[in-house]
Amino acid sequence: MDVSIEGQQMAVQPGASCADALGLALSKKKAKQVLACRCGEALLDLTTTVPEGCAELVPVYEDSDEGVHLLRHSAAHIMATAVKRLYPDAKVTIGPAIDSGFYYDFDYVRPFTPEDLQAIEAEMAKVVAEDAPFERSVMSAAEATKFFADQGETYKAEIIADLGAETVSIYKNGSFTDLCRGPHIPSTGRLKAFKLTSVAGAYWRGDEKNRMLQRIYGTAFADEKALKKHLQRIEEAKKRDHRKLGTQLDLFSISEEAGPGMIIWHPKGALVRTILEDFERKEHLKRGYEIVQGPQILRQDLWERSGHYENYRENMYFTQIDDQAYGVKPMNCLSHMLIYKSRVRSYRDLPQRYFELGVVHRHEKSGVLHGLLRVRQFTQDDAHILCRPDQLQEEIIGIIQFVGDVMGLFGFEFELELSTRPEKSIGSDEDWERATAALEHALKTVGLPYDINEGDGAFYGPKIDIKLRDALERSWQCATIQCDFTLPERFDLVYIGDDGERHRPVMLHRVILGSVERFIGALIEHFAGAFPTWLAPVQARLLTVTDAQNEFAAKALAALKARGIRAEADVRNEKLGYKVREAQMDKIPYILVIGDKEVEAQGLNVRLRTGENLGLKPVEEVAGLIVADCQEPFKRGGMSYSFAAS
RNA sequence: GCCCACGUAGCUCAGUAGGUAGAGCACAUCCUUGGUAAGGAUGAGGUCAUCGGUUCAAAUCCGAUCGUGGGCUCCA
Repeated sequence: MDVSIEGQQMAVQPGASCADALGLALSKKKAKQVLACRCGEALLDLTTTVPEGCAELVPVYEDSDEGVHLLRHSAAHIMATAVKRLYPDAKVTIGPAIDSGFYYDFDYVRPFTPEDLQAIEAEMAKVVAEDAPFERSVMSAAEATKFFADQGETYKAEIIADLGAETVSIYKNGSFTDLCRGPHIPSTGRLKAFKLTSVAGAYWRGDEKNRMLQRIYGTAFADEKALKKHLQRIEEAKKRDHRKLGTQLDLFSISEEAGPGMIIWHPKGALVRTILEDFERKEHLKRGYEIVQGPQILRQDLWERSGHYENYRENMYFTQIDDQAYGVKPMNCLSHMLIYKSRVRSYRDLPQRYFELGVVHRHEKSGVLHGLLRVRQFTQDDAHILCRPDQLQEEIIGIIQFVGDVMGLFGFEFELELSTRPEKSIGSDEDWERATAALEHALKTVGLPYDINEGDGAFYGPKIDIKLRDALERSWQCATIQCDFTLPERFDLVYIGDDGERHRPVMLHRVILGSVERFIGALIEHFAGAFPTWLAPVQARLLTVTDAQNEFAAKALAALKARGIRAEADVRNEKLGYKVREAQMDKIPYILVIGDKEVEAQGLNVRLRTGENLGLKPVEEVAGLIVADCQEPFKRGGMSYSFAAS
């Protein structure tokens, strides 16, 4: 039969293996770099017979994304091989390749220590040196169950039972045999560069009711160079960590004395927040929202009525005032409901868009707290939109555009997810379908790509989530848009329609930044601490060469401040190089040097934090430069904004 | 909440056989007035997270608690 391989038509003998077939077309050198191959969607081992009717065989090279993925999957097997040799009583469970490497979960009587990891890594090197082939075979489910059960591998037996398939494939490399769909690299010797990175606990099947297993993480690459590069990249990313930069730039702190998950904003960080919030308030007003504000604690009865007491109690804080039970708000919706209810609403009044920078408290489990990204008290840029069903579509589109404009302002790339009805949910099928269709249609209208997260919606309605990634590629939810039928029902919200009858409005919960804390954390990492000029707590610092320029420095400083620029002067008795270094490390956008030449010319010597030097310019010109720089990012979204502290 | 690791000066970290603590930066004082990433000298600063135990003696060994980090579960 004729098979196309990298553009060449090859006559392949029936029954030939993929390796044989590829060998016809590829040079020896290239063939050596092939780990597996693909026929259509199917990934195949090189030992597999070329499937009948296969028109094209695509080699999977070790340095391709697919190849590295394969390498990592096989590395997981090799790790399990080593673990079983060193700790025969350990039971194997699952071990997939993941974005950054691979892991394997084991059930063992004691936790693995860092020393164990070293030993396992050394044993893996031996397994690799043995260069044993990965051999695939197929067994009936019953046979396989017995095979694994006989070895005490109860988890594998459980997995086979759950698969419900008649036959399963297994892979053997040397002494170790594992249940696996495959494919795998030809032999263990093909694993050239790997490293075990950490041990962690992980629940069997990700359920906290199950036994906790020992998960060993590792990573693998096509060669040592790529591995080294990866490890270096992680080191670099750690320098962008917002927790580190938060301390270095004196933005915020978290004090053990004050309590975990509570952010203490220092002057510079609080200023960044203030500017961001000021921008948001103005932008919301422009987009037809009204600013509202509710109390921090509300009576418990109200939380019972909303369903929060029943569904969200473990995350809430409660208190008692004059024998009355109160709940500290974990969400802002309740007072917004009450505002709507405070008078009769006409269909002409809708949509009502209530915006609140609301401070919420949530009792998060201690193990999940993470710098600014996961805290117990945070501020949401929250809004609730109450509208007629026929307005739903347009409102959702407006929100998605809002999110797009704001993310574009910061140059954030984000991922969109549409989450549909979960198993445990309330409301009619009709409502769910309509709301999901509205969300999906809106996504299509704005033309942004999105993933569907089947069954991951809130219990009261479907939602769109917007996720950003941190320096270490972990993804964090920021913006979210949620449809809700329950609250309008529970609070009996109505409007009078043009027919004079009472109708139920539809409600949207939405945040744009999500949490101000989390968003600033993401911003710090995104910009590596170098905030865009409009957000930078200090926009310009004047550096004098000697104290002979102090007088002019004061004059120039006043001139910049008069233009609303956040500037300060460094007139300390230090060398210029020292002051430049410090300003540079403080990531100040404009470093303005004043020596005798500048005094004489009544100008400033402009150095950017990139190291670029713009030379000597009149003070007014520099001010104009900085002011224009602040405007720049807003042009993209057709927005405008200015924050002037003075 | 669960698993593992960690907690020494404001920050970054030494402290390797248990014998009452060190460096660099930052800070203070003095000298130095020096053009684009660190000038010099001197000084101050720590109940070694907290509590308890073992020991003649604990930063060091053991336990508990609190906190942090990496994961799991959960979520803005």
